[in-house]
Amino acid sequence: MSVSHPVSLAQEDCLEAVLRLQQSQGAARVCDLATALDVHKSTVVAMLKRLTAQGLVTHARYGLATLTPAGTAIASRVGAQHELLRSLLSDLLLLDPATADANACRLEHALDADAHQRLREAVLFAATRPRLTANWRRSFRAHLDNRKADRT
Amino acid sequence: MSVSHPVSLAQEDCLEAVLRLQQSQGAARVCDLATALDVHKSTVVAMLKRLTAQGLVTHARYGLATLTPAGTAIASRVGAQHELLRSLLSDLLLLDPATADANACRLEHALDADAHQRLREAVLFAATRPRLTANWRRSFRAHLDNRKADRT
DNA sequence: TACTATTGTTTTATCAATCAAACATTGTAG
DNA sequence: CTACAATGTTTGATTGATAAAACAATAGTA
Repeated sequence: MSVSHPVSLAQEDCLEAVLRLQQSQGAARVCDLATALDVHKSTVVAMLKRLTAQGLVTHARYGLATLTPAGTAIASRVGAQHELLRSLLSDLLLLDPATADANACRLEHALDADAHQRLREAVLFAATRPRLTANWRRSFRAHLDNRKADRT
Repeated sequence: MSVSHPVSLAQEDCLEAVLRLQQSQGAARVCDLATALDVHKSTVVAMLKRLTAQGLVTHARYGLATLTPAGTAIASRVGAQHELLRSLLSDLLLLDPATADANACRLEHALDADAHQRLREAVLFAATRPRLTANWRRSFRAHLDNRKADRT
């Protein structure tokens, strides 16, 4: 099982999708993964084969895909990064939910451990400073509204 | 020249490197690009061939690589995103310069036009609110120092 | 100018990601 | 239990990114 190859973006997306499906449907089927990832079923099968070889998922022919502990670790980390980035984009940049999520979805693969850790601390800390953050939001929103008004 | 294929991460990195070399050395040579991107020369040649086919660079055999207007547009956008993200990571999350830059380097490929625009507005706006941002920095830094002290 | 070091190119090969189409299996409704 | 629908797999092909090695051109220097 060739210990700890680096995991590609596509692989991270796949692991994350397996995790979400495990949580929502109890298990991850090939065709649901294909839908979630917007790729062909054959692509999913190839992907699962590679992930299985790397010890990140378990997948028997005609069976369901399940994350191993190592796979779960990666999927959880990526998912956590997604959430943190979504918060940042939403609460600080005031992006609408769909845009925040779409961007978080791509950004989530690009943080190293230090940045992840620091981002987590910042988001948690911000939650303990409601005045400061509300102040930012209020004034930044006003600034955006002004800009919009200027352009019209 | 098959109009506007989506540009891959590796391609964006290459365009960015060409731009930097054009600015610093006046021109981009294959071997400098290989060093900058940390890949083999043959990889650079293959890449330049693809970018040339897409109308993003100009590159004649044994010649220098130059960005076309379309290539310059992409390289500039990516570079701008890099800078904005670096600011955010540095000024808001208080990451050290090297870490901020390394992360910006990967994040820079993942923003859409909306997020880019909003990030730019936020960074510019923050510069007009020195009290607010200094306040964040001071209290977040104190928080980080506390955490560190707790762990020792 | 001739030699050598640097630089650039081609060729060959691999690997990951992907699709499409043909095929196999499973599961479900009659 | 049998069809048929849904699901999963295999095979074959393409494309992009990459490296290594052999080779070719350029450039700098003695």
